[in-house]
Amino acid sequence: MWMRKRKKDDEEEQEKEEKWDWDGGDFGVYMKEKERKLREQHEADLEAEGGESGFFFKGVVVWVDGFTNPGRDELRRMVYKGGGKLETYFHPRIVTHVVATHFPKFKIVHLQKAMMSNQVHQYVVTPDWIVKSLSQKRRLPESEFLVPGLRDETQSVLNLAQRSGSTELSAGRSMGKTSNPEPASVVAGVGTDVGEDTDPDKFAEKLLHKSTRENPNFVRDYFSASRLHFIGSFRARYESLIAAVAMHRGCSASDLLRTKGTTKENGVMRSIIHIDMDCFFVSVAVAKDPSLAGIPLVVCHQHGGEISSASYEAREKGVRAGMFFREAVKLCPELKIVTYRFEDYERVTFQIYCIFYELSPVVEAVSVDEAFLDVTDADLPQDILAAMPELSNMPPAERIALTIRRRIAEETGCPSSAGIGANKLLARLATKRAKPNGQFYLSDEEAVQYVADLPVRDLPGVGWSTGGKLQELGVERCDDLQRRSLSQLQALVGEKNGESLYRACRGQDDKQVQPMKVRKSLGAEASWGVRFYEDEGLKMHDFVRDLAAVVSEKLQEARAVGQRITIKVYWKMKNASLPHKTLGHGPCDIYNRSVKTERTSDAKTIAEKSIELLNAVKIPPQELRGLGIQVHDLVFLDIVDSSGSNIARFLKQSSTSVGGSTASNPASAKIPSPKLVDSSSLPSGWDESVFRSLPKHVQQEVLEEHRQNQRQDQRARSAGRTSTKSETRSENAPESKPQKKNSRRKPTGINAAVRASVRAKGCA
DNA sequence: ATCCTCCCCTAC
DNA sequence: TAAGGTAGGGGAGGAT
Ligand SMILES: Nc1ccn([C@H]2C[C@H](O)[C@@H](COP(=O)(O)OP(=O)(O)OP(=O)(O)O)O2)c(=O)n1
Ligand SMILES: [Mg+2]
Ligand SMILES: [Mg+2]
Repeated sequence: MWMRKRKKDDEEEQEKEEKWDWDGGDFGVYMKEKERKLREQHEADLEAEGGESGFFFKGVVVWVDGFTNPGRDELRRMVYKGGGKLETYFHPRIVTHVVATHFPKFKIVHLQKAMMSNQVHQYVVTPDWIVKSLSQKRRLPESEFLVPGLRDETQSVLNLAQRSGSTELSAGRSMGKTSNPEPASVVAGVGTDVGEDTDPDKFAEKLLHKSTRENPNFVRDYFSASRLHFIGSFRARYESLIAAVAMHRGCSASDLLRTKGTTKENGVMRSIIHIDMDCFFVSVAVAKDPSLAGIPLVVCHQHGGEISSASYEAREKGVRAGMFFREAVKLCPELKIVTYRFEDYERVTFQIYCIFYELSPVVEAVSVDEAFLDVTDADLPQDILAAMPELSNMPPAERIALTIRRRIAEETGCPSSAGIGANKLLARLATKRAKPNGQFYLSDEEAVQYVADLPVRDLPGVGWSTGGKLQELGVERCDDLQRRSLSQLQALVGEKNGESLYRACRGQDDKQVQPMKVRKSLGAEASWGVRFYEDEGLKMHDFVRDLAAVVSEKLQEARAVGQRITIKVYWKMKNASLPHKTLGHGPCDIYNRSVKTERTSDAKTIAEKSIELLNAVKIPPQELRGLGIQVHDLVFLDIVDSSGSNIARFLKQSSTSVGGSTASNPASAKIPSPKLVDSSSLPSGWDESVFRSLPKHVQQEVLEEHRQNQRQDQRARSAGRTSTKSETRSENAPESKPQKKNSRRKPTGINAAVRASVRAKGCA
């Protein structure tokens, strides 16, 4: 059976549900608490270091943005040595120096502006400033270490700031860019010899230099050109984005995350806005080159391939994201292509989030072009209202949405749409109706009837598979769904999903708008361009090492270590037909293998474990079509004592003491949770509620550690789980079945024409 | 019952 | 620049 993960249906708004809650703790408080603990810890560390080697960093407070080399921990040590400090979260009144190696261009341009108008008071330097200063034991001039983009443009900005009040930026240059259309990156829609059943491997040959077979820098090159990597990494970048927004607004990162969304409880009607950019990637291109406006246009790679985003003119012809260009051009012969501009998308994302945070007290990031805002208790500020008398008769949520959309259009040149409703579901459904370039309020009274008329596939969470199952039951629209009993739905899709469906088709949803979530896992994978020869086992291992290095960087950036490593192996199926996509993975069996490890974020360790797992799969190199490495059971290091995180020690002291925080145990959150372990079985002196709030695997670990400590009853040992032996089933099981992707039979009878049809949308 | 592990599904 | 990533919710089914 052909393996496809992408569906051709029109793309839907997503709904990300947050099950997990800390019972009252909010992220803002969490961050504040972490900051406080960190400061205490720094002081302790400083003492422990036994004397610094100077005071040349006196008054210096560093914040590290993203991944750096040397790493954050190393930089922290160095800064301490010089008598300075390092903060974990950006705060404009505390931080004096931002340290970064990769600083996106948009931030640089933005910073220049902000610095000139005296709004930013931080130096933005490379790690070298710290390294070299320390080695010379004196504070070297920052101006020589400004991050590359700033170096040329605004030398020693901070010194200039006084005389520059309103000085225009040096003529043209980077700023001029925004007004100049780019040199045509547009390609005529006449793909070379598309449409023919050309042997994909003919093309593949030409492309081999980009594959693992011939490109030693494959992993990085691939990721930097992959749109799915770009949108998939959004969450990982979000903390850094928040810091940039905070810098822009002159507040701290935790200020932005402090307020949690309202709940349904008090009976007050909630007001939720869902806002999403119209054909985001396309719009960014059109904003840059207005001559592209109004034509059928898609974003994808130069030679076709998969479409990332389609203009609304293209959609009228049935063109959709996820289609191959060669299919799309059959529907729309005059279709034009623009190529990717990831830096620009990143800049626009930054701009729209600045606006969200300015006009809404609660923001939940959904993606690179989309967010939920809880504006139940909000309205526009007086000055805006005064300047816009035409808004005075509009309900607050609607005028907030309108103002945000206008601001987005002004500042980015891109259209957006917004939906407003009493819950996230209705807001999201309203957005769909509002597009393009409109907004729509879906009132509670209309909600049930409105939802009843929708195809079930429009409900967030109902995708290709669930939609097919429902159709087999004869369920097409939500009113069909409304007639099914709860238990019937649960029998079909399971208990929780059944209940969600049952409620969703009635327009009900009580999930909160959540400012921030704690990551539970992280990883990297590539399943394109993976090709090795039979005798290239060693090269294959290099590939694993490259992926492991990426994963390691992500761990460091997240300030976490992991305790479980999982690999995912794409193994070309026997007699697999050629991949549909050039150099794609084609039909594959997928094998997952995982091991527990000591806590680690180290690239070598991750590579070694992954290679062991891969070897256990015994795949001939020439049949490998993709590989992923994931890390689970994360422990966050923010608050861990630097010696190496002994959680038992943390538990032993009161709840205010030091410990690691894990995904389900934000440090210092005290969570009464259902009894898991009889308190009498806990070692005396342990804080029971803290213990219970730990995830299972940490509880186990802690108990194990305690037992060992008792046995040897000697000094504390380095933490980490000890030999609980090869725990994974997959390791023990001689043969575990490969996962078959989409082994489910494709739902029959879905009418392609229906799927492709575009519903006419009204705009507000 | 509840937990644990390995998937499947979904969204962007 | 032909680049099918990333992460979470949660179900199935065996272990405890
Ligand atoms: N299959 C997909 C879906 C999305 N994207 C990228 C390109 C989109 O521009 C961006 C945002 O996704 P949306 O679902 O919001 O789609 P658009 O913004 O393009 O269109 P719409 O107006 O429907 O929101 O993510 C992608 O690369 N591939
Ligand atoms: Mg969009
Ligand atoms: Mg979107």
